[in-house]
Amino acid sequence: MKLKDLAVELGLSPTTVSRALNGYPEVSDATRRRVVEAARHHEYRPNASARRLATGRAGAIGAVLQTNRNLLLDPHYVEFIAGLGERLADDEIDIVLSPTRGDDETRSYRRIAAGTRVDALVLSSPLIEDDRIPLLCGLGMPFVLHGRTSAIAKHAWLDIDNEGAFRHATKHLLDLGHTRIGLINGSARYNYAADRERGFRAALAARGISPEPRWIAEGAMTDEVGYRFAERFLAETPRPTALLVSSMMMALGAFRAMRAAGLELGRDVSMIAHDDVFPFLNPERMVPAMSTTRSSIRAAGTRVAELAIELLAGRAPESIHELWPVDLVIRASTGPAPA
Amino acid sequence: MKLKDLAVELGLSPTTVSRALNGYPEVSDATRRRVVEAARHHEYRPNASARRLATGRAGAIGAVLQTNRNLLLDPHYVEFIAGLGERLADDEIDIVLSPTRGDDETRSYRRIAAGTRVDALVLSSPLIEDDRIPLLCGLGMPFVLHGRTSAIAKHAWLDIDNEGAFRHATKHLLDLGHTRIGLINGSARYNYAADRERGFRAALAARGISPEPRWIAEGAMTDEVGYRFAERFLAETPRPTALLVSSMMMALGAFRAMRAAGLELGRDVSMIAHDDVFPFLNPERMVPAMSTTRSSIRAAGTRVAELAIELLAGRAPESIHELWPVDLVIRASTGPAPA
DNA sequence: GCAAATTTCCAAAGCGCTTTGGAAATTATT
DNA sequence: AATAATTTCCAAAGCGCTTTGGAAATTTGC
Repeated sequence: MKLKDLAVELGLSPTTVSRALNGYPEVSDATRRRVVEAARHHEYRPNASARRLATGRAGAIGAVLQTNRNLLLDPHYVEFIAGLGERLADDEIDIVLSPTRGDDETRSYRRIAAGTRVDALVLSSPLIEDDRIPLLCGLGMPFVLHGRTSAIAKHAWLDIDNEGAFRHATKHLLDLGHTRIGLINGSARYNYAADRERGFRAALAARGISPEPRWIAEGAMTDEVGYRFAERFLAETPRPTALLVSSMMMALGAFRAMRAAGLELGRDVSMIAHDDVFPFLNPERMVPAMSTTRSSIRAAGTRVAELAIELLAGRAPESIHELWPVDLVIRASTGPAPA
Repeated sequence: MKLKDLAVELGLSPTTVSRALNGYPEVSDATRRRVVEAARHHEYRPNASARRLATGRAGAIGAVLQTNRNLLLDPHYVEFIAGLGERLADDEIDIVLSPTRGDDETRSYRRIAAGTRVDALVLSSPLIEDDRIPLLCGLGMPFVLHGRTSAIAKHAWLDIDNEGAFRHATKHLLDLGHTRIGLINGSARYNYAADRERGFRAALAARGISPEPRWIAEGAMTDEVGYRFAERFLAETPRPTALLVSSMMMALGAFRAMRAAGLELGRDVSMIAHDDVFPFLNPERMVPAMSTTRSSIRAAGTRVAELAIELLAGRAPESIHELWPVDLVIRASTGPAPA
C-alpha cells in the first residue's frame, strides 16, 4: 500500500494525503481525519527511502563504534544509546552503528561524512584532546558531543558537571571528618575523569589538604579494576577512610575489597560513587545503601537526541551547550570518619 | 557532485556512468576506467537514499537491542556486531540498531517489519524457545539467526557446534583421568547453554559417569559469576579436579577463585574454557596458558552478514544452515588428574 | 450581490539513482 | 561488400515520496 494507492482509494490527490499525514495546515480537519483513519486501517507506512530522497534527509543519526576500544562493552555507552533510541524512535530516526577498528577511525569518520547515510553524528566519551572534533568540524558534519573537550565553543555538546559533582562529594566527606580520601577514577585520558579529579583536588585544596598521589588511581570502570585499586589502597597504613569512586561498577569491586579486608562500609570506610542510573543496579537497594553523585546517562542520551534533532532543524551548534548539575545523594555508605 | 554532473563532465549518459560504477558488463573497460577515475577524483559518492529508492532496498540490516536485557553489555554481542560490520561495510550496508525495552519487544519487531528501513534482521542469543522466530517468519521479515532454536528448519541460521565442543572437551578431561568435573555454564534459558550441557552430559554418560548436580551452575557470563561458582565448587570435599567453563570472562573469575583457594591451575585443578576469541583476551598469553574450545564469534558475525546478503539476493532461507565445528586447543591449564 | 480574501485541494516537477528497451557503432560472418 | 551478431552506449521511465505554484471552492467584507 503506497501513498498513491491510498490517494486513489480516498479520491484525493497524493499531495493532500501526504499533507494530511504530515500535519500540514493546508488540509481541512475532516479530510485529515478521513486520511489518517484510512492510513491506519490499511496500516500504511511511508517508504523510508522515498521520503528520505524527497526530503534530502537520511533520517538517521550515526554512532561510531570502536571495536577494539570495546566501547560497547561499557554499560555507560549502552545506556546512553538506549536513551538516544527512546527519543529518536518518536521521529522515526534510525541509529546507525559504524563498527570501526581503532586504527582507521579517522578514515571512518571521513567516509561517513562523505556519504549521505546519516544526517548527524553523536559522539561520546571524548578524550581531553579529541581529534574527532576538529575533524568533524572541518568536514562540516553536524554532531552532538556527549561530554566536553578543550575546544567547546564551536560545536554542540551536553555534559554533566563532573567537576562540581566530585567537588561536592569530596567536600561532604571532608565535612564528615575524613581527611584521607582515595579517588578511584575512570581512565585519565577521558575528559570526564580529568574533570572529576579536578573537582576532587579543588575541594581538598579548599581545606588546605594535599592529596596523596598513591590514592589517586585511574582505569577502566569495571568491577575488577575497582576491586584491585581498593584492595591496594586499603592495604596501606594508615589507610584512607573514604573512597570516591567514578562508577557503580567500580564501587561494587571496591565494596568486595572492603569485605575481603574485613572492613565495614559506612563505618570503617565511607564511599561515594558516581551513579549513572542503570536499570539493573540500584544504589538504594544495596546493603548498605550507597551514597552517590547521580545523573542518568540514559536521560542524557535522550536529551542529546533531542539536541541532534534541533541541530538538524537549523539550530546553531554554538547555541547548544548544556551543563547538567549532578545530585549528591547521601545514603548509608557515608559516615563520620573513624577516630 | 551527483551522478548527472559526473556524466555531463565525462560526456556520457547517467546510465553509462551508473553501470560503469556498479560493475555492469555493458560498458567497455576503457570507459569504465575513465568513469571510475573521475569518480574517485571528485570523491563522488552516490546518494544512499536515491539508490535505495531506485533499487527498492533499504541498504541496511537491523539488530534489536534489548536495553534491559543488557545484551550490549555482553562482549560476545559486541564482537558479533563488529564482525557483522566488517562484512557489511564492504557492501555499504548499514547496521541499524533499534533499542527496545524488554516489555515491547514484539511490538518493536512488528514495527520494524512494517517499516521499510531494513532489508533483514540479525538475531542472536536465541532462547531455547524463542518467540521472535515464529513472529518474524509470520511477518515475512527475512532474518539470519546466530544460534539455533528448536525450530530450525525454516529459517536461516549459523551456529557453532556447542554440543560437540563441550563433549570433546569433557572427553579430553576424562582421558586425563578427571572424573569430578564441574560445569560453569551460561544462562540456562539460552539454547547454546543447553547444548553445551548436553555435550558435557553425553561425554560423561559415555563413560558411565553421572554428573554431580551441585557442580553444574549457570549464570551471566561475567568474571564475577565465574568467581562465585568456582569458589563454591572448590570449597567442597572432595572438590572437582576439573572445570569446564562457558566463557573466558567466567574463566578469569574462576582462575581468581583458584588462586584465592591456594590451588594451582593445570595441576590441582584443570580448566577448559570456551574462547570466543576476543581481541583483548588471549588465552595463549595467560599464565598458565588456557586450554580452550575456540570459535571466533567475530568471524561468525562476518559470516552471518555474508549469509544475510545472500538471503537478500534470493537464496532460500531453508538452504542456509551452517554448523561450525569448534577447535579444542589444549594448553597448560589442563593436566592429569591429581592422585 | 459582487469582488476580495481565505480555505482547500491538485497537477506536476522534482529528489538522485537504477533499469528497460532500444539505437548506434563496431566486429564477425558469409 | 553486404548482412548478421555483438558491443557500447543512451533516452526515458520509473522508484514513492515531498513541495511548489496555482486553481477551484468557499467564506468574508462592503
